[in-house]
Amino acid sequence: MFSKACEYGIRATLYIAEQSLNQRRVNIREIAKAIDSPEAFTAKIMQQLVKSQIVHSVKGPLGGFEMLRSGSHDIKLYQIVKAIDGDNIYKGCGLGLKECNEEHPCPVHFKFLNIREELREMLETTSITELAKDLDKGIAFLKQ
Amino acid sequence: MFSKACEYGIRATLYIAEQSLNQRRVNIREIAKAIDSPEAFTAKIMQQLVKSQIVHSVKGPLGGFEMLRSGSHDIKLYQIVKAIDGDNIYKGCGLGLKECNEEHPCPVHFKFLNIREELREMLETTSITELAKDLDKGIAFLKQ
DNA sequence: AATAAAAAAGATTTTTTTGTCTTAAATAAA
DNA sequence: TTTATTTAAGACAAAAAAATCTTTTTTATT
Ligand code: FES
Ligand code: FES
Repeated sequence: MFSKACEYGIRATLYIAEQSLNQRRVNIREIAKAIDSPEAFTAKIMQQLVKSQIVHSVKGPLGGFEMLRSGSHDIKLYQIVKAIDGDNIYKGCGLGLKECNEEHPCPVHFKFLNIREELREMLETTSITELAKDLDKGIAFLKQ
Repeated sequence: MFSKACEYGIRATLYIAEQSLNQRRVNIREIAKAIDSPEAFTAKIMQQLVKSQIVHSVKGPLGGFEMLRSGSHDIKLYQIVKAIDGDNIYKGCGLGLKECNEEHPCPVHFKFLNIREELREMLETTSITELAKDLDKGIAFLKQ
């Protein structure tokens, strides 16, 4: 469904969000350990997430990653997926035609419509903070 | 969502199914042209589909691919996806955890549940013949 | 000012996916 | 029986994705 990069990106963001609930800044080593991902690769993905302003980073000793939530500013799952994988999941044709077009539909177009719409809706409405709270409560997990 | 191989596989199968409605056997050159896919790569995918008994092939002059539908035998979208991409889309964890487990859920597990269930349901119930008929009627297309 | 710890940037490697090419096997028709 | 046409099989190549390594930049602490 998502690329490995996107999976790690979501998991990393969720871990940072969870730690930020308690004002904890975390470094890449800790993140990779917490989400069981390759450290250097995860670091690369973090660069994208910082550029996309999904997480905030601080260099130097005591530095690391954090999420500054200024009240209204609430990141949605959608933004991470879009930043890393682009919006092909909702916009692209399920059978790989050059464009998904209502007027020139592929055979599964109308079968996929609902599902893709629900997926988009879910990603657009699910907030990172909401999910991070489940982690904090210990009812959801970021690794096996 | 699906791999390129799977997308080509579905499109190729649908084209064969459409032509089989009129008892036409088609060769790989014609298939690749009809679905706008790389011929040699598509040929490789056809080998998988033949091995999985989704389509039938005949060698030699006048040979090609066809679908023998013996009444009850009705291929579902699901079977093609499973043969090429495996069943990770329904069974695997959306965030890439080693296994998707109700008792040890990732933060998006219950958000994904409905969507994945609907996707599985759709793929399991949608028949190739049904889609091929839309192609035949000219209300669906396999290339731009 | 020197050191150490962290992220950023960029080059490089490995693995997987996508795609091609060549040869072999099957078979219909001349 | 030879030839032509087709799929099958397997080796190979290119591109993309995943992952690593090295160097640079920033910054807190000593
Ligand atoms: S045209 Fe294929 S999903 Fe819309
Ligand atoms: S555990 Fe992640 S989707 Fe079920």
